[in-house]
Amino acid sequence: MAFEPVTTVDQKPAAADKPLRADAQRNRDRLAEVAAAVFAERGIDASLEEIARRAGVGIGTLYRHFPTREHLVEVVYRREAEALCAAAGELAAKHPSDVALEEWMRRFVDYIATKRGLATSLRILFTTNSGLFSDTSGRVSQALRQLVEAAVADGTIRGDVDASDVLHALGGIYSAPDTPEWRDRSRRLVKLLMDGLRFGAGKAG
Amino acid sequence: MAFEPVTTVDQKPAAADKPLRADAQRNRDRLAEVAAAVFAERGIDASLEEIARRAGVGIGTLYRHFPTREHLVEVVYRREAEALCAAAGELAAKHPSDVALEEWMRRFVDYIATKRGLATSLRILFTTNSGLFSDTSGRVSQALRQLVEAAVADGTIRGDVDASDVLHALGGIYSAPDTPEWRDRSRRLVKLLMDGLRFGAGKAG
DNA sequence: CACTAAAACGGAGGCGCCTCCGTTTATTTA
DNA sequence: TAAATAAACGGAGGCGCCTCCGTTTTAGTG
Repeated sequence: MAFEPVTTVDQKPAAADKPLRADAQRNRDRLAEVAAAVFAERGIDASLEEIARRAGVGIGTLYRHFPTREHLVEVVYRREAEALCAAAGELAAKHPSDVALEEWMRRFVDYIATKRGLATSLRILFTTNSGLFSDTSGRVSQALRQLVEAAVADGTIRGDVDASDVLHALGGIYSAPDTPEWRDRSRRLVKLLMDGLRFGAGKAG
Repeated sequence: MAFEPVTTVDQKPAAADKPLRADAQRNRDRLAEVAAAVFAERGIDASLEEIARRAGVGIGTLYRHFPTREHLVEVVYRREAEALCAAAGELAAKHPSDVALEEWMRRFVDYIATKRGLATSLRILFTTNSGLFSDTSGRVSQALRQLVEAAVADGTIRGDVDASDVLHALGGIYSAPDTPEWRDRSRRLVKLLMDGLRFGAGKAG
């Protein structure tokens, strides 16, 4: 009984994605950007034809770049996660480190909110493409770690906590049931958490 | 801060489903039956309009009975599970108990095969409607238990095993990867298992 | 039966999905 | 810069989804 190679899912065939032609790259970026806006506005079932229309390209172009709705959702989600991670560095440069942390957590709430909107599609994507989840959640918690450590280091938040503690506290935001009050409740949680973190700042390191 | 009752999913509102009108019941049954055939033949994305057409009803009728594709999938799946459970009793009446068990396991393989076809939809249904999974898997293993116990009792299979052992052995069928050879492999597993069960039958009870 | 209200039917119509292929554009070559 | 060609564009067209509402059927009632 011979073992034939079971047809495997063709994960990016390592063939380094050759650079797109200039116009193609432009359209691709624009589509992802518009898709994020339209999904946020109309929900995950938004018309793909509307997205193409608003991006100023033909429907054929959308489908060439994103063969299925899920491809598009994945790209939107990845961009969202990257933007959140990138924001950590920018906020740290522009604000006192405790303020940077607070603002970042506020954005984290918004990020989770969009994720909820995409819930069903993401669930499918996560079981299909398990790298997606571990990639992004790893990078997001890395961004948080950076902010927490900076704030602890310069004494704007107390020194007896670490990033894992904060992540743990944010877990409630992630897993809370999806009620209408969810977003406000989450924002209050962030404020509470920050008050707790600032209390006794500058004591032990 | 008052706790308002969070809007809950309206699981069958206990309002005992009043009996349908005769024509409605007929159409509903026919639709479920045809849907099972069409899903098996064309896959989970089969056209609902084709199902209505083949059932000899209008598309509106299909949608009145099954407002979404998932409703239809759920009903098909439940019927399949019920048929499998019902078969246990019939086979037991018609065949020696070891043969009944063997034939039932063969049908179990077929049942799992259709489940695989419906995989994505079922995954969504299972996370949405968690009762569905526990209901059916409980009843299916109950049916198996009945067959195994009968066969042990009259000595056509060995007495030092119980239904849980057999269920455990069948677990491989359930969780094996979905290769082209899956079905044949599963059938061989059933035969092997039966050989093992028959070996030394009638010794200890 | 004849009549009626409630229930169910069914398909037209509007919209979105997705493919296919003729047209346009960016890039390379001479 | 002009010609050649590979790449990308875009929208028409065919099909499926789903709602809406006029028509038909059933199950009571006198």
